[in-house]
Amino acid sequence: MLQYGNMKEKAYPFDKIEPKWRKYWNKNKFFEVNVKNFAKKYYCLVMFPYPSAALHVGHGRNYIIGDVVARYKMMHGFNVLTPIGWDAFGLPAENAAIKNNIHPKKSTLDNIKTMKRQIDSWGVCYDWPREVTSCLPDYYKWTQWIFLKLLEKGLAYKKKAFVNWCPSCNTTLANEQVIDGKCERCETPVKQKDLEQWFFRITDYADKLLNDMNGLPGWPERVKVMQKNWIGRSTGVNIHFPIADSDKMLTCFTTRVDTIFGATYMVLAPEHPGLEALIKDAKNKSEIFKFIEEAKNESRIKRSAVDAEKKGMFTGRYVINPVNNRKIPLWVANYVLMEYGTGAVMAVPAHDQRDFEFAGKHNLPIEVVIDDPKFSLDAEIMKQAYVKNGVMVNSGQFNGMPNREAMERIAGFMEKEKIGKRSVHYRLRDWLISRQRYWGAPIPVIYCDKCGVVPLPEKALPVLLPEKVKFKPRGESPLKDSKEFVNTRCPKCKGSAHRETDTMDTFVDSSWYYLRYISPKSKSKPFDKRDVDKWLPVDQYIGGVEHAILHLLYSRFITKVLHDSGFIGFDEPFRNLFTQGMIIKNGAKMSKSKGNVVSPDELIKKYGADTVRLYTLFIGPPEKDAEWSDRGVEGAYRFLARVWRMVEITSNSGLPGNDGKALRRKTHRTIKKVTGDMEKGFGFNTAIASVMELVNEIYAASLKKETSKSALKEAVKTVVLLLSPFVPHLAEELWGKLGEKPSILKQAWPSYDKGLVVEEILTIPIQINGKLRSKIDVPPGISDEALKEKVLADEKVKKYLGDVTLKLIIIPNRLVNIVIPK
RNA sequence: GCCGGAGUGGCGGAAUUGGCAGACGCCCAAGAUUUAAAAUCUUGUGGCCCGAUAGGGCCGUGCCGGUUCAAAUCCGGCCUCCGGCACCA
Repeated sequence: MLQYGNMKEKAYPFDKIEPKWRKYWNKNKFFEVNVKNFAKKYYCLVMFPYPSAALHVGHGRNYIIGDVVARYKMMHGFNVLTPIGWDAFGLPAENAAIKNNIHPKKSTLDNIKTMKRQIDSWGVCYDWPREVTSCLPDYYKWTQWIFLKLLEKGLAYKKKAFVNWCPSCNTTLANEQVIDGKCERCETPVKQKDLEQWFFRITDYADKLLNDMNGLPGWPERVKVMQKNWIGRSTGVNIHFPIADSDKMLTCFTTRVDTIFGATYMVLAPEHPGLEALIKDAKNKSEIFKFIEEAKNESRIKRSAVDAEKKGMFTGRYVINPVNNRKIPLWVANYVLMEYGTGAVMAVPAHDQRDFEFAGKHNLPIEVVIDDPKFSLDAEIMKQAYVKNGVMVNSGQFNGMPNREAMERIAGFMEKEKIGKRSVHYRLRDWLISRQRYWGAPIPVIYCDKCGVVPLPEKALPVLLPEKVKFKPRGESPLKDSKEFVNTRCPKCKGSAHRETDTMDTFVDSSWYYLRYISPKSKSKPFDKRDVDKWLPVDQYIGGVEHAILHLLYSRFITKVLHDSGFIGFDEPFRNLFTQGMIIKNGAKMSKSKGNVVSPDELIKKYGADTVRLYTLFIGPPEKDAEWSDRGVEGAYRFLARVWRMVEITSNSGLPGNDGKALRRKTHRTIKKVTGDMEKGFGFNTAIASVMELVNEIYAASLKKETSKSALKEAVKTVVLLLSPFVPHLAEELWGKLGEKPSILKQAWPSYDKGLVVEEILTIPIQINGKLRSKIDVPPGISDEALKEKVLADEKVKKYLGDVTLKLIIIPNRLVNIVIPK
């Protein structure tokens, strides 16, 4: 076993050098940027943390990656903006505060202190004077301002609706915060509650949010796909069905208008608003009502489960299929959702599996209208719906057409005859932003008996969150208790009024913070348009994939709204996005409850920050999840100690007679490899591996004295420069030891000599029938003829070659394959 | 069910316009050093087999097939795992 931890002496004095350099960077303000200087700007942003508890090494991955990118860009002469802040409002902080009986403001600010210390101890540097804290009035004033801007635009509205309610958190939730029918925070099954709530009209931007992803090549495919799924665009036709014995219509949405001739019944959602009037004269009215009430009261998870029982009932009414005037029965069923489409569905049992099952159970007719080109379908003996493409049958004038073509024709026909209209529907719902909780930004409107809902004027902002409140949640906003807060005057008529007591979803706070960093101190506006337009979009955004939908979709939405209102000149906030993988311990995500949290504090004490950084970067491709290994950390430490000793070992090595070319080649190839890995993006693990190779070579050359002094010096300096974004403290210290002036941050990234990266002698593998049989050394650029001669003269090759005609495949500078015909 | 990603030694992982599979690190073993150990330095390290050694052979990138002089990589058909969506009409 390795005994580093018990040693009296450290393998290298990281405990001395690390605090020294952190102080130095801080004092010299290397990470503080002047936003007016945007000539060669680079905005490097990490998702701002939630100050709920101490950080673990998994969190560190995010900050370390960001720090490496910032330092690397700085060495390329970029003016790098790398800010940080705190997503400080919200449930976890509040819940912890309740549990420990401490005011959330205090616990949040305490947590921030701890996290600041930890971030600093990693050697991760930020532009600290730009720090923002979303729970402080100078920030949330502008969150409230954004709400007012949306309200002005008609993009914030209040409506009574069935909303997601978490009985444990005692608040409503946005659709995006409900995962498998459960609260994303506490996993309590979510209930439906009929409440009047504030929404943001994100659905107005559904198309833009979807289409504009085409302009984001710097985003990971998986994130774009997730957003695409979430938005859930489907195109089809809204078809109007006249109701029999009535002058009214029912409209349904379908994506399969080609199956319209096979519609043999129609089904309404239990919540359908027209339902009550339709059944008021039914004989079994009370029975139908009972069914509807039961269906409505079914829990959402139960009702939306794929294998849930499909229950339905005939309403006694009929509708007319507008393409063939056939009278078809109207049903109500639990599987039709009011939230999607029109809440009415045309049922085509022959070509929809769900309808097929329902028709079978309730004895409804099945009519084939798309035939299988391979063998004719027969409704009598079908075992399942035919959902593939085929040829139109029983469909009047459209018979004989391929169904895909008929789809377009029928849609056109319906629009001409005014019986239907092409239509687009989305899965995306409007964003519910009201929360019945204490720890959030108050919604800046008041209710006046005379004037109704009145938005507060900008000069009345911020609406301060009162501090002396019993903040324990109980189903209504705790702010209702504060008479001082609630009772106010109407800004319009000056009459008595009361304030909105709900607070905003935390995701509103985090949907615009990247703009505030540009003008964090501005008292007169949320941000300076000129500066923001220079610095955004963010050049590189880095964060966890868990925000693929929530935060990233909301931020894009808010950016688009601000753009359309003329407040900013760009409509996508993040040009490049990198989502790092999770760090796993013992096969599971690190969490307090599982007891597998690896704290950076002890590790940094034992091995130093540079070791923790290096291991975090070397653990694997940063976009993938990775298992934390204590052995791996020791390996990283051993390597850094080896680099430390390298400077001593090489200082008096090298032979005057040696030209050092071999080492110089390796040095320059390493510069090329590391630069390539960094430029292609986030290839830290392979970049570090290639520096390790160079270090191994330096040791070998130095110990055998098979190189020159100058080549060694160049190699050693290169190692220090290439490692400096990864292990900045060690790099600064060694840079000084090599007789150079600090800071290494001000050094240019090394460039390589093209002449030195090409090989002097190439080792060419020789295959015979695709199997490796020999290798020969040749000069690069050797002619095919000369190469062939050399290959055929090779002893090993000769063994395999009989007296046969053969063919040589020559891939210049790479490989030779000899083909012997069988 | 639909969509996206992945599957390579004992382990983390390298290698992609098809061209030496296993870089680098971990683990493990041996040697040097040491009174001894740790640390350090050096060497070895995919599996099976032939060989005293030098050396050589066969197999091998989830599975089955195909294309090709040549496949981890391309094509067809599967399997497994991870993630997203899903009674969405």
